[in-house]
Amino acid sequence: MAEEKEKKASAILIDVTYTMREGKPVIVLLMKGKRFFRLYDANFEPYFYLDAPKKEIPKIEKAKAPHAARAGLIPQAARVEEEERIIEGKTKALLKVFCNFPAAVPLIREELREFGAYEYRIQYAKRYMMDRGWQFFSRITYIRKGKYLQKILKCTPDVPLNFNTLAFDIETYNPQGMPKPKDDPVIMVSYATRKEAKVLTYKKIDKSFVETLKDEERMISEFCNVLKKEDVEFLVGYNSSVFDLPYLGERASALGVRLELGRDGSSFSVRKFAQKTIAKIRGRVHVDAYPIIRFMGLIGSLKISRYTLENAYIEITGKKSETKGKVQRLEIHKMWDDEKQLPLLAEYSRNDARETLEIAQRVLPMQIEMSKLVGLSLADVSTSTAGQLVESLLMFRSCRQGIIIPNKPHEGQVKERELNPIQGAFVKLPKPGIYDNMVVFDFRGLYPSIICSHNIDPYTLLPKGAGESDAYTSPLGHRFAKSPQGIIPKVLEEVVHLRSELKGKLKKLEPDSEEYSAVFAKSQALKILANSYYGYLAYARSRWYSRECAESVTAWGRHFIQHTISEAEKCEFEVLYGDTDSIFLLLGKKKKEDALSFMEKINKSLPGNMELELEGFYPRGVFVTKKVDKEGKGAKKKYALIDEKGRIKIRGFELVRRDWSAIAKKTQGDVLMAILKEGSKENAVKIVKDTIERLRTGKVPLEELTIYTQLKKDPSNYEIMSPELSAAKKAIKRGVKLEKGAMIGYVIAKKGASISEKAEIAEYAKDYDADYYINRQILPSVLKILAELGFSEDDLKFAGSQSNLGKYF
DNA sequence: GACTAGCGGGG
DNA sequence: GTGTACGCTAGTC
Repeated sequence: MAEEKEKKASAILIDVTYTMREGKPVIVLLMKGKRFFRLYDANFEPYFYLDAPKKEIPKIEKAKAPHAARAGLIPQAARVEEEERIIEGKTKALLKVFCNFPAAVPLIREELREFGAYEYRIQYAKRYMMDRGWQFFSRITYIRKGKYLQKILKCTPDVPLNFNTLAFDIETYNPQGMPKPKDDPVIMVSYATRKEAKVLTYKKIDKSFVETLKDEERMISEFCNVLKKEDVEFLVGYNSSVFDLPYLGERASALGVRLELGRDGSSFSVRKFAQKTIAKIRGRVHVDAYPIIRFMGLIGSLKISRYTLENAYIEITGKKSETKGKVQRLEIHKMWDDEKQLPLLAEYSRNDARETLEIAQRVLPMQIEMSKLVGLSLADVSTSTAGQLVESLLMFRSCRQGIIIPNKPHEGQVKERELNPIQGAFVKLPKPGIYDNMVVFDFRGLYPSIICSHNIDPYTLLPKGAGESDAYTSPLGHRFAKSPQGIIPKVLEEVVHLRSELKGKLKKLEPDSEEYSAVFAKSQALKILANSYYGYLAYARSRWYSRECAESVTAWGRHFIQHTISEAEKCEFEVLYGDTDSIFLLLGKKKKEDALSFMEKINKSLPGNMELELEGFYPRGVFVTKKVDKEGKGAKKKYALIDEKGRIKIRGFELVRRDWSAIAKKTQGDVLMAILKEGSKENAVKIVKDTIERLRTGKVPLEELTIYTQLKKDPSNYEIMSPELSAAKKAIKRGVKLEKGAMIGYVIAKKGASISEKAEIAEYAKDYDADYYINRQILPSVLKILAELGFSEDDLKFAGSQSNLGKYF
């Protein structure tokens, strides 16, 4: 082969992975030029740091290497260099041990256990990014030889880019509730881009946006063609990592058709962990919008009451969903079988793809800014927790400053940390009850300010009994050296500073301009980061975990929130509830403007970047406290609010799960609504009593009593009997086929001793156990709300004892 | 009280 | 993949 010439080039960096070629690791860079392409870098060696004198490094003859052995690789420490790094504030000479492939690093480290070791559990691609000092979505200028990177010239931040984005959604034939890919076909694949939104299917439907293929196989293949033809860069779905892609994958293999989603004709890969599933497609960026929305909802960046596609769309965009209420999910298979309903089903499908695209367009700018800031790829950012974002940023900065990255804790340490939770946040418990007209303020810049202004960092923390020195002493007595500045306050200060600069910039920009959106997205990302530092210090798996730091933060925090509460009281607001970083004030006779001017007044008096922010106005709310221990310490937050748009915000009530019967969910919802919309306890109680009466007299249909639970394992593999397992086993005896993954819809019937014994698959159940539904479904769900509003179980249960209730009304 | 198991989203 | 990550609740043993 002729020697390739060196050429100068530049492109945008999108993602980094690695592959093995001839026993050596090669970094694979996903780049965007005119199109996406791959660029390879063979000039990067895996390594870790060893705290050992140079001469004593033993020669590694062989290391246990189960994975590597399969590939015929022998882990080797290729060479060793001496390098100075900063550990706990002091410069130290360490050995940099280079290994022949990435997976060899932890293996070789294991062989050298007698020495201290660092940075031996850092993903190779991340190591690469850190050492290069690159950012994603930046322009890399380089010299290449063929597809190989020869020399790096520079990395410069790039202007915003438009990516070829396609959102997709599938519909499946679902005669038994959740479809089973083994039996139930995909009936439609819809997609939406900036230009068009289409539905692929294999039945004739008289709609211009429908393309009818010959069969399911060809429909799936056509979808792959569309990705190729459209040169899709970002492929977006909603819960697509868990549902759509795996489903398409299983159908494709059942049908014997190739699912060529990747740019190289490959399919996709899924990695599953505890609660996280990530699907990757080679040569494109697959983004599942669901975890993003969930994340933003949980941290309060978005106000979302339920995370269904339709609900998320409505609440994020403020628009109506075009097909809302027109299609019942359980009826989809019937619509497919009914010619007259096919057009509506196609519209529904197209609409789902459109809504997914719109949601993505709203949240991706922030995700991209986050990716640039913390050094994780877009796909990684979209599935990360707040702690992982902060950790990634700290790792990059630590590396850049020559500071050793602290090791991840061992499982034992994690357990110990979890058993010993951080205490100290201030909670002013509300008097349980129903309240009108509240204003809620969040105090979220509080903790970042505290961390920065007291130099709180695991490595500025002075040991107990250390001599006199210039230090900040927390209310708990922990002392933090005033200098040098710790890496955590240093990086956090940069984040906070940059954000306040951007906020200034935003004020001067046109709110509808493209620049405004870009700056806003970045400012949003910075805000999330700043607010995540405290949680990161207190997070058991954190590399920078410090109990002393975390509890010092909360201790100082109490001071400021208590100050704010007393100021509010001075201004004659009644402070209903305060927890950690938020306060709930009753407006009473005061106006909204009074609340806002109170906020401004407080903000003027706060040091640094501390800021009280308006979370919202709420016409009504219900508060319940559930004491966790005798002293009322650790009382759980339980409240429900209704905002001015009629949206409900619930904390701690857990309404919407399929493992509660419909009647329990409905009754709890009705009770909450009676309280929030009408402010009426009487109606709430009446709803409960009526429901109990209906249950007692056997008037409730079994559909409302069915509880759905999935069997995550094969029925024979369980250690413990549960109602769903017992119901499933009885059905299996009758010849029903139920295996791993089956959704069990069961009813608690009369016959049997334990709950499990009473459980019957809904279609075989002849009666129901009213006591179970009253005592284990209705009462617990509504008592969560009504118990501390002055009602006891008996008040709700005994319809005949009305006289007892007189005292409450 | 310790332990097991499932929820979320998707149809 | 330089692995094994949530936070909570109900029911069983």
